[in-house]
Amino acid sequence: MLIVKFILPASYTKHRSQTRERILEAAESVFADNGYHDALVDEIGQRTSISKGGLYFHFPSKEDLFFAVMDRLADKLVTRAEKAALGAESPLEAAEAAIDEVLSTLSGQKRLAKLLIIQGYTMGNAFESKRAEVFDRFARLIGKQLQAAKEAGQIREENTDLASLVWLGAMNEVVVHWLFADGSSPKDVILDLKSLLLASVRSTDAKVLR
Amino acid sequence: MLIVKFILPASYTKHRSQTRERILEAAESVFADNGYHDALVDEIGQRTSISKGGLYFHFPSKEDLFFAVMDRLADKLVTRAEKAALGAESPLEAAEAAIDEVLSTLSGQKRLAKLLIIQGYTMGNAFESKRAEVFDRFARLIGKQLQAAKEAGQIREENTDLASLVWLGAMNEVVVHWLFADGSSPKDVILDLKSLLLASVRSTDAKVLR
DNA sequence: GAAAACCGACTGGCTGGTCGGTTTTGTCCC
DNA sequence: GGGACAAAACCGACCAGCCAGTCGGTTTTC
Repeated sequence: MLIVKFILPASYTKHRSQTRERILEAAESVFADNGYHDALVDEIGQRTSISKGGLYFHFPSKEDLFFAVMDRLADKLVTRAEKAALGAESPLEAAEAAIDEVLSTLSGQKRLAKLLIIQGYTMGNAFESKRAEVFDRFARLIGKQLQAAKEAGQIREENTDLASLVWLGAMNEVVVHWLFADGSSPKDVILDLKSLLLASVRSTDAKVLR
Repeated sequence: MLIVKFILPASYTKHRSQTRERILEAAESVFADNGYHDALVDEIGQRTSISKGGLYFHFPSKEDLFFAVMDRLADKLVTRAEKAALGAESPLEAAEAAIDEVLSTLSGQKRLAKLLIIQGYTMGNAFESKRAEVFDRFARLIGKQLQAAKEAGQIREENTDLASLVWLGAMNEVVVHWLFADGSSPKDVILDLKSLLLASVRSTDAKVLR
């Protein structure tokens, strides 16, 4: 039988979470630069001025640390997208605003984009469910709006789950293209992309609804 | 000054390429199961009954071997898609046939799908340009048809490069979804997906051509 | 003074690639 | 058809570098 200590001074958790935050920040940077596999725990230590032992006091493993970084990033981005969607007047516009927000954010922070989309893969199998989880959050965000748009008669497409998957995949590919090819102006691409995606689901202008 | 020997018995190259093929086959299987990073050269050796030294006689490095596997796979798939496109009556139908072929092939061979799309990432940076290269081959295949469709007035969309990127991204995401989530019947999904993608570019039924 | 937080030298498991040596194959000549 | 020879093909024990995670000890905080 263990008696678990649970009475802690209030300041503990504060310091604790401050340090955690510092570590997460440094880890984000190191993972973004090198990808999961080639990121060294020691380097995260150096950038934080916390020794390896110290890091392992706060996070049980490199993997956990990486996941925490991912979650933190995804939280931020989803929040921004949700906020952007709030200002819209119709579900379809909300969806548009959300992808607009995500794309312009990512186009301006390619290191983070790469971290969020790609850098985890170097980890191997364990990453895949994490990626699925993160992508799912975005897919649901879009899917919810598309569903509403469908109920409001704004769109033709029945299969809103698939549609949100398609939108997400398209966005993903465009971002990846930015990361490795580039050349095109993000602003213009985002505009064209939105028009393509909207066309994929929207009711035809003339009332030829199938 | 070196005198390079170039008179070789014809059978040499034959044996040589047979062995290469055997190695590629085994490597494909091992890489598909484990991803680049976790695949062991020794295991490829075991499945081929060729020692590690033997393997390194045919391929200079694990990385080269992996790339050779990728190229071989991409070749096969691109060829199938091109053949499928040939039978079509219009550019748009050709594009449709191509993605149909790719998707039904991949949906039936998930190990290979995973190898082609994901397993290389565990390698790190070096893989990225390879992925870009392979995806580009498919993008060009689709892009060519979309371009033709545009000239034939079949589609509304101007930016066919972006459109093919979007199509590719959508396909990619759907396949990835099959790999990790699943549940849905590929046949139905492919149908719905094609209708979404066509809608994204096609001229409106009514002649409202902007 | 006790628990939390932190330190950093060390280790254990791993695995691409190497290399000296052996076997197989093809060729030439008698 | 067989002996002699060279190059190709293959073998596999070994090495070298790597690095996440550990742990006994120290410092800081309350």
